[in-house]
Amino acid sequence: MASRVRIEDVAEAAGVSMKTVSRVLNREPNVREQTRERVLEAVEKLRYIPHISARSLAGNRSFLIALLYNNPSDNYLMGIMSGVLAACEQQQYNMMLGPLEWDSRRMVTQFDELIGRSRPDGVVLTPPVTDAPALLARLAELEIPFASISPKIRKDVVGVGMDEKQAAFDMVSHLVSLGHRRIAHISGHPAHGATKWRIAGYQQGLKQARLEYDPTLVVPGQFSFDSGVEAARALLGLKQRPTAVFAANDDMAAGVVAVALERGLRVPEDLSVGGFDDIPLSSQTFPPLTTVHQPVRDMGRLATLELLADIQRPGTGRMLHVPHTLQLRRSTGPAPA
Amino acid sequence: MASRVRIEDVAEAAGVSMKTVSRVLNREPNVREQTRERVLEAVEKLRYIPHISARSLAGNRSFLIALLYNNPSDNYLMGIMSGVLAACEQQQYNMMLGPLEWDSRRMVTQFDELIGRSRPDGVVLTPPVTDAPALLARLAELEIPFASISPKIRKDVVGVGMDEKQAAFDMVSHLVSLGHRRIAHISGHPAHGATKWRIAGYQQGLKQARLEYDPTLVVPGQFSFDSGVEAARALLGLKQRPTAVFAANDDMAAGVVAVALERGLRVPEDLSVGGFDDIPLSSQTFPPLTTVHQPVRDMGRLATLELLADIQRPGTGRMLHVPHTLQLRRSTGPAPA
DNA sequence: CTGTTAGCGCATTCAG
DNA sequence: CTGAATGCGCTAACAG
Repeated sequence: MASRVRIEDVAEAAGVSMKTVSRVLNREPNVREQTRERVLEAVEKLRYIPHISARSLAGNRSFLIALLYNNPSDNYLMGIMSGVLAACEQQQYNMMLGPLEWDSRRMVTQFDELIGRSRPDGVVLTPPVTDAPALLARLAELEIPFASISPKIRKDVVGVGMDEKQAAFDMVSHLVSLGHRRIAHISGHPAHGATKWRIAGYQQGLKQARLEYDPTLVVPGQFSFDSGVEAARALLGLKQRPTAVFAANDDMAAGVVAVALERGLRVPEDLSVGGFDDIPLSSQTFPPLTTVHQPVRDMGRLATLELLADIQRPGTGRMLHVPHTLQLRRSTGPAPA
Repeated sequence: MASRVRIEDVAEAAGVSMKTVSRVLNREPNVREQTRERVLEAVEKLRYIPHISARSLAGNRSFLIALLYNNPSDNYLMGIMSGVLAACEQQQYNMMLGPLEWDSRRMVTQFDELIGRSRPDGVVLTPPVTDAPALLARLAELEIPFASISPKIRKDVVGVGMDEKQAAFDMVSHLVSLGHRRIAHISGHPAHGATKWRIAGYQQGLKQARLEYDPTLVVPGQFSFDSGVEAARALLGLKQRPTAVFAANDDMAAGVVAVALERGLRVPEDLSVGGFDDIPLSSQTFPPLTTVHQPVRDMGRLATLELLADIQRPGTGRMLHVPHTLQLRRSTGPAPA
């Protein structure tokens, strides 16, 4: 078995008491630098690794962060997860997963079970659960610290977000600069905070270019490939077809491309298509998609770091903002003459 | 705070000793059915939830299963993960993640750290780490129970696998039935156990159809989109072009489609393309891919169930086999005249 | 079939 | 700045 070494052994080896070792390990004050070093040496030599269950039990905390999600995009989630894991590892925390159903009653039930069983010290919320009122209420009730990723409202919340509106604006500006004047938008799932920001950015982009806002060019989607297909059918069936479509995520953009190709339209010669998220698919279809790249892994990592800070010193956690970049690929091109 | 209720409170409420409650909760024998029910009632009424850290500490087990991986496919992983989670939940276990680097020295180091910190009671191995000799050796050395998903060698191993060879054979037979006679294969990453099985199935498929095996039609890939692109370039550059390509996974198949479309070839009219895995991408490109579907979530779930059985009663875990299905979509069609 | 007694390995009082 | 005692909530032996 791994490490039968206990804190007691380390204490003996270093010629100090258990408590002193504990102090050093937990970075508590009141340890002379010299003893501190002796202890660390002993730890090193004996290859001591603290027993996490014992720490939890005695210290009344679990060293566990739960990642809550209800998100159809595997790639997005894996990115976030990878970041959360990295942050946890760095601080000797563990991560656990909390897949939640979307129905708000069941969501809360599942959440309660998760909390009951594993008692995480804090949770990271990913969209769309970030904005689920019932969950947020329960979190407040239980006084569980949390960090939100891309929440709809960012005031007084710890977490990380991106300037969604600006990103959408950038995409539209890009299309405008290519000469497009009939630019459609397929919006996202209405429950996602991002959806309204992306619409706002779209509108602002039009305004900036002095293009008239045409409601028939804005079709609601659900962030799924199928909803993109459906929206594209509507859009491409219009008497006055758009020459460019900005979809609120890549899955829907892929749906648009599929419909276009199926109808014999060339992308981007006949139709330009822009997406959002930069999922792997974007670079693995023909043509590869122009999209907005967000640093997903960093978002997971930073949100977790802020959460951990807030757990360790309440009130310390902040709302961070990360930069986006417009990833130009081949699905967008000059507007047809 | 959630549940300040302790086992002691339950014992008192039920009029029995702590130990009896413990027995009931752990499904140990030697409890009269009647007392058993009294205890369960008390548990229910008090909404008692055992404290996992205390259980771990006292019982010298962590109720933790680690999922080890080094796999580029987010979708595959999320599927497996979802299954592992489901199995864990059902048995009151928790899951943790162990992303590993591929370099065998670092892999083992990372593994050791993971084990040291969280002391899982067992681990689930996903390809390609399933077949990493250094890791397997360490696992044996530490005597940690494990389950393997799709390992290269299945004898005397607990886990779950699929008949990869048969699946590849089925795909080739499908292409043959469409009239194809020049069928190429892009093989997978050489370290994956599946790779050789899929090649074997491909060869057997040709043999069955009395088609000559032509080594120039077999190009090595890496399971990545880019390697698929590269292989496709080679294949489509041949003087005697194949009319069908069977790629060992969907990412590479997507690469083949992209190259074909780029060159103005129609899929499937000019070139049929078959994949493997049935990732979401397969149904989200144009044209949607004909591929082999494997029940990934079930594989994760079953492997974990077998692992848990083996942990609870050593020697009980088995190697299970799950069925595959050929998912026919539009990337395959009759061979051109 | 059931209860009692001791720890599991650590952090947390509170003294020095 | 450091140490000795106490208990976190549960299970494992051993009694009965």
